[in-house]
Amino acid sequence: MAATIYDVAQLAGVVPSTVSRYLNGYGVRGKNRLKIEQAIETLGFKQNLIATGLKRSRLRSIGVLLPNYTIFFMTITAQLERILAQSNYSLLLGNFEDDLTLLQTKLDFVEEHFIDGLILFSSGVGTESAPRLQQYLQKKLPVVLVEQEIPGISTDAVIVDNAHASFRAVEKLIHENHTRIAIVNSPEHIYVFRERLRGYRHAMQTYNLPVDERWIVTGRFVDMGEYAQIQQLFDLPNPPTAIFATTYYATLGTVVAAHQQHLKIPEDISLIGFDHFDPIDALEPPLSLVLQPIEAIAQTAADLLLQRLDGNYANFPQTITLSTRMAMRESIRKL
Amino acid sequence: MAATIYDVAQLAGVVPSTVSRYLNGYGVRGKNRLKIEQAIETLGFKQNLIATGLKRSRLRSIGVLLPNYTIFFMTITAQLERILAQSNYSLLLGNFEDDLTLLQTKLDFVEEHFIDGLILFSSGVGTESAPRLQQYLQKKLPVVLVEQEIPGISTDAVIVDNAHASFRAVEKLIHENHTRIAIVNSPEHIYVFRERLRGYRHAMQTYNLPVDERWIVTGRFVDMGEYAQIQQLFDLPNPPTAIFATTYYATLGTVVAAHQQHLKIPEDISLIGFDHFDPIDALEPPLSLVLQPIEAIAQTAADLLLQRLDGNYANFPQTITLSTRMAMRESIRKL
DNA sequence: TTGTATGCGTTATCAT
DNA sequence: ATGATAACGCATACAA
Repeated sequence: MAATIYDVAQLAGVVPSTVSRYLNGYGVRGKNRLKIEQAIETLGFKQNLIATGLKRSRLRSIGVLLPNYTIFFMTITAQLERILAQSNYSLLLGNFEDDLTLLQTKLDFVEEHFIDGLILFSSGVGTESAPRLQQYLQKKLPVVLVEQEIPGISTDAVIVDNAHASFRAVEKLIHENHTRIAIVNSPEHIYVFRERLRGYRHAMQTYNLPVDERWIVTGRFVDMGEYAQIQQLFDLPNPPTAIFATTYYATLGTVVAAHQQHLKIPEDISLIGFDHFDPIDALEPPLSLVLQPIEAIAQTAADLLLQRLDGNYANFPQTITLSTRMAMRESIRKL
Repeated sequence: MAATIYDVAQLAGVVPSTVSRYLNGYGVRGKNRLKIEQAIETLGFKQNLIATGLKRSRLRSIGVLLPNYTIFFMTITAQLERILAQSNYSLLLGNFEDDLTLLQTKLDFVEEHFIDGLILFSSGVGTESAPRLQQYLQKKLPVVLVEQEIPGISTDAVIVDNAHASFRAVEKLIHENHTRIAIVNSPEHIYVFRERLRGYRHAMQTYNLPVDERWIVTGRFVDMGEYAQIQQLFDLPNPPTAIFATTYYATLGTVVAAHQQHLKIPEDISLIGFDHFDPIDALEPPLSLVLQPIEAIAQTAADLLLQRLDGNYANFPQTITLSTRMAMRESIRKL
C-alpha cells in the first residue's frame, strides 16, 4: 500500500489536514514543515491523484484531440507532452479520424475523464461543434484551438498565417517568371485550405495573372487513386509550368503524379510544397517548401492553456497568429 | 452538476447501493431494474470515473509507452485506441523518446496515474528496465510487450518474426541472382535489428555467399548526415548489387543515398525495404518491401491485455509471433 | 497556524 | 434482493 497523508501526518506528528495544507502551498509553521518534508521523504509519499481528483473533479490532465495521428500533429503532440508534463499534466489523446461525429464522441469521452483543459486541433471542425465546445467554456474548462478558429465560439486559438504563406509561395514562383501556376489544395470546407487558396488567388491577382479554374485541384491525396486529378493538369492544352502544393500529402502526391507522367522536377514542372518531415528528404530533387513553425505552435498553445488554467483570463479570447518561413531548395526552375 | 447515483436512487425510489449493484451487474429485482434504467435515462446519469477509481485504485486506462511518435507506432496506437475504447478503456500515451532513463520516468508516471495495464513498445528496452516491470507484475498490473521480449521478465509479448522476414527478403534477392548483397540496418543492441541481421547472415550462409563485413551498414538514418555511410557502399571496389534496408528510415535513406550518387533503382542498384507508409508511394520506382502486420499486432496486443484484465491468466506468459509478408514491386532487377 | 468534522461519488460489508 | 453504513484519500469550512 502506498503511503497516505495519514501516514505522513502520523510520522510527522501533525494532523492530516496540516499535511494537506502543506501540499497545497498554504502556510505551515517552519518546524512542522520540516517534519512533514522529512516524513514525505522517508515514506516516499506521493499524492493520490484520484483522491484529489474526487475533490476537484479534475484529474490534472489535458485532452488533446487530433483529426488523425499523422506526423504533423504527432510532432506537435510530442512537444505538448514534454511541456505540459513539466507542470504535471498528463495528456489524454483522442483521434477523431477526420470524422466530426467521432469528434463529438471524443469530446464527451475526454470530458467524462475530468480533463482540466482541452487542446483541439480543429482542422475541418466547424460550427456543428460549437455548441458542445460552448458547454466546455461554460464549465470553465479552458479550450485552445489549434489550426483554425471556429465561428460562433470565442476562445483562444493558435493559427498560422496561411493566406500570407500562400501568397509568398506563389509570389516566389512568379518572381521566377512563372505565370501559369496551379494549386494542389485540400477541401475548402476546411478553413486552413480556404485560406491557402485565398492567398494563391490574391497573389495571382496582385500580379495580374489570370487563373484558369482547371488549375485548382482539390483532394486529400492520401490514396494512390487521387493522383489522377493532378495528372490532368499536365494534360491541359497549355499546362501550368509550376505547382503550389498546400499540404504535405499534396506535395508528395504531386511528386508521384509527375513521376508517373515522366515529368522531371524542376526541368518540366516547378514545385513548391508545404511542410517538411523526414521522408521528404528522400525525394529528388530537394524540394522548396513552406515550413510551419511546429515548435512555436506547441509552445504557444501550451502557454496559452497553462495561463488559463492558472485562472489568468487576461485578453480572453486571444488568437495568436504565427508565421511560416520558406526553405528554398531545388524544385523551382527560373523561366 | 452531473447526476449521481443518489439522484438516480431517489428518482427510482430505491437506495443508492441498489443502483450501484445494478451498475455492477448484480441481481436487481425486475421492477427496480426498470425504474433505475428509466431514472438513468432521464437524468443522463454517467458513472463518475474518479469515484469508482478511488475505490478500485484504477482509472480504467491503459498506459501505452512508445519509443517515439513515428508513423509505425502511431498507426498501431490508433488501432489500439479504437479497440480498447470499445471496452471503455482510455489510453495514457507516453513517448520515451528512445531514452531508457526517460522510460523509467514514464513508467512511474503512468503507474501514478492508476492505469489498469501497460502496453510497452519495447524496442531497445533491455534488462535495465526489468526490475521496474517486475514491480508492475507483482502488483497484478498486466504488461504486454510489443516488438521484443525483455530478458529477465516473463510476461506476454507480441513480436514479429524478424529473422525469418529478413531471410526471405535476402533470399528473394538471391533468387534474382544477386550475390553481393548489403544490409542497411539499425543498431544491434536493439533486439529487432539483431534478429534482422541474423536473418540476413543466415540467408547468405545458406546459399554459400560470402559476406563482406563492409556491406553491413548501421545507423538510424533520421538525419541527413548519416546517408554518407550508405554511400560508401557504392564506392567499394566491388560494390554490392543489391541492398536490404531493414527499417522504414533505412529504406528512405538508401533511396536518398542512391539519388545523391546518381544511381538508378533498380538499374544500378536493387533494393528491398521495410515497412510501407504513404510517403513511400511518392518514390520512384515503386519499392519492393517487407510488410509488418500492423493491424494484427494491435489486435493481438489488445486481445492479450484484455484477457489478462479479465483475470484470465491461461498460458501466461505467452509470446505470440506474427509473420510478415512481402510486396514485390519494381525496385529489384534480375541479374 | 492548527485541529475537527464533513463531504466528494462510489463500492463493499454487514444486516435485514 | 435490499437497506444502512463505513471506507477509499484528500481538501476545506469552521472553530479554536
